[in-house]
Amino acid sequence: MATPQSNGKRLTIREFAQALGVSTATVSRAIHGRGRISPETRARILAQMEQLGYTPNLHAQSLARKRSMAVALEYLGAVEVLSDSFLVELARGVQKNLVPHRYRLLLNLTGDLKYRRSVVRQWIRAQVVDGIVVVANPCVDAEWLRALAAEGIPTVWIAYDVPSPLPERVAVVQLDLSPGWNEAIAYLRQLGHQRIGYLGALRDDPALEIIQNAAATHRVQIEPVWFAQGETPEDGYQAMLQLLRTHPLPTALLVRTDLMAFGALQALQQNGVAVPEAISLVGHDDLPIAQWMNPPLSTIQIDYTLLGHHAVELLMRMLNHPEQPVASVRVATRFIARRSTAPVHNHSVKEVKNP
Amino acid sequence: MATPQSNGKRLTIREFAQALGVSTATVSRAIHGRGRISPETRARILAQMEQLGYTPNLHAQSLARKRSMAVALEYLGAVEVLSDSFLVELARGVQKNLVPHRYRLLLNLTGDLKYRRSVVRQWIRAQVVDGIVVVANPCVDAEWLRALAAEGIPTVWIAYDVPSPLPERVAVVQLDLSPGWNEAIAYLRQLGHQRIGYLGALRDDPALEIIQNAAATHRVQIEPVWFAQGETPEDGYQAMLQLLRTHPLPTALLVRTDLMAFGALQALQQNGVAVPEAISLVGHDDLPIAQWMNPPLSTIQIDYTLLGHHAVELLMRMLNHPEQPVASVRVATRFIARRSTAPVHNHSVKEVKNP
DNA sequence: GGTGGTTGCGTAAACGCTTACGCAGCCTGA
DNA sequence: TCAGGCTGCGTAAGCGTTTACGCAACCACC
Repeated sequence: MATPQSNGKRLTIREFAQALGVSTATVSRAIHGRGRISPETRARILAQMEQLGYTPNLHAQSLARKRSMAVALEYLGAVEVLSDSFLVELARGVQKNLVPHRYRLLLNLTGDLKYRRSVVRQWIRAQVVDGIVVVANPCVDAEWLRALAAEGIPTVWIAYDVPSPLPERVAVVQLDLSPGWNEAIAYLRQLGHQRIGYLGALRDDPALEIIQNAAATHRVQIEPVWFAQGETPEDGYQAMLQLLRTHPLPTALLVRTDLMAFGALQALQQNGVAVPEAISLVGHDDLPIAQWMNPPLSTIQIDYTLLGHHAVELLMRMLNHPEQPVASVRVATRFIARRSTAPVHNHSVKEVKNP
Repeated sequence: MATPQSNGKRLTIREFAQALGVSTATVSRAIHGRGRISPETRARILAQMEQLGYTPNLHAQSLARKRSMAVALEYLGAVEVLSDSFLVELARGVQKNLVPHRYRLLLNLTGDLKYRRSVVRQWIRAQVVDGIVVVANPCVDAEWLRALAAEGIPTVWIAYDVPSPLPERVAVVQLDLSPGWNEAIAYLRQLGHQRIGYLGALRDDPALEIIQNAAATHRVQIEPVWFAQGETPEDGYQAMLQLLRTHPLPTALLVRTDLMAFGALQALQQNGVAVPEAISLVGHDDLPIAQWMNPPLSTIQIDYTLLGHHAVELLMRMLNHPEQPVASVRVATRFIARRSTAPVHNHSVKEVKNP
């Protein structure tokens, strides 16, 4: 475990260069492999770096190169929900893809939306980040997104819908919700469901339209359409209780997020409605919790790693080739069948094999 | 929403000073409120900062002041578990308390333990952080902790047990597990439980001894003592299945973490063992998920904010007063009774009021 | 009205790195 | 043999801050 020279002493490039009898420029060239340097010198310097434990000071580097090698992740949701699996999954997806580019991810987990936004803006202005990834909701947060874009920093939105025209220096990774909901409805249709409900959070969420289109394709009715107050399990729980009281139950229910589905599931079970025997349940996001529900939740999966991959690639392109036009890409969702979905009104189901 | 001068143009201190007809030194003094500067000049400069949108470059600041204003959080657990609520809660607790000190938190969510450790070491060596908070397990990770301490950077361990002597420049926030387990056992005892099981993860976890001491005090038997393979819900699920097969059930079970308890709960329910009617369940950590289980899980609460508060205070003291001896503090856990605990063998419980 | 202290501010030297530029020394080809 | 080009490296001027130091201007006091 002991690394050479893991004592607290930090060398500067000058001291290090002097110790090797070369100039600081040569050391710098060796480190970055840029500029004219003989392979032998380079190898020798790299070896001695390891040996003497020299590591360049990142602030000095950033200052000299006018690059921070850091990217911020800005998130529009509430950050207090179940440790916010969605944000964490996404952060993981982005961070993983930043590693090969030697970039760091900055992430603020605390405070309310307003505070977190001010922090990100601070980071931008203090030039502590070179770019930002925003989990955006263009149809809801239009004005904040415009203000952010005005900061003039390379930006990638991870968004459901993409407004046009896009602001300057903004690229979009569009999360395409259609495939997932489509597959889900097709699957339910195949299980014999004719009347499928929807439990949403935001009323102007583009998801509903997508779902209704999919339903039309498969000649299924979306009924009832119902909205919770928010996206937490509590919201899902309360909404489900209400729904149970006021509407005849559909045979299957699409829930906007896994967290809401988690709450909804409990409301159902506490009221003696068996899942999936009496009603099939489908979530969205495929958060880790989905597979741990009882029964494990059929849901719509988001490929967080792919999302992160595209976000990072777009950002890096903007950083390294500012002259090129910004591009946008789409990432499709897909349906994952687990045990919360079953053939309609099949009361004798015991152990459905996981498809 | 539009902030003055939110165009992408960033000023340097020189440009800004020139625009105001003062020197850069004066601007710097105005910003930091240090040194000799007239209140009027200061006010004028601060107002113009707002106006012209000048923000100091953080890298230049760090370089000049030899302070990064950032702290890293290093975590010894697996980071893939249910979005790692524990880590997120803790990070939140630390970050929240860093804000008043104008410090940032750096956090790596990706990669395995070895990779994450190398990243933290990089940060230290590149002087990108001034100090670190390590969620430590001194009795397990002794050698890595020693290696880390050898980096000679102010360090705070958040740990269950505190070895002595401590390495140089290391302070400890000790999470005292006794009060929580003690209260839990007292509570169960009061409900009539005589035989209480334990489901742990690590065998050399100090928790077990603490529990057994508490049990002795309350004249209760800890039996059976059982270990899962790890700390995930899956591990808890599998362990519970095994336990059901091989042992007579205790009337109450203490589970080392909420996540394991989540899995264990499902194993029980799937096998027709009612919680809390047939067996009472107690978790640990009070993660957000605990209150969303069905029934809501009685558990032992950790005050993450307080933990973070002490960690940050200790760190700031080491940073600002290196000459003072490092201190250590203890933070107690406490038991939270929810609905997964009930009087022993009371089969007719319908709706236990939340105490 | 000179002395000594204070106040408010500017000058310039760091901080640790990158990189444009320049200069030897070498190779190549006429 | 020498021009011209290339190679490998050093010199030094930045990057945008902070801060030690110095210097006027002012005050108060004898």
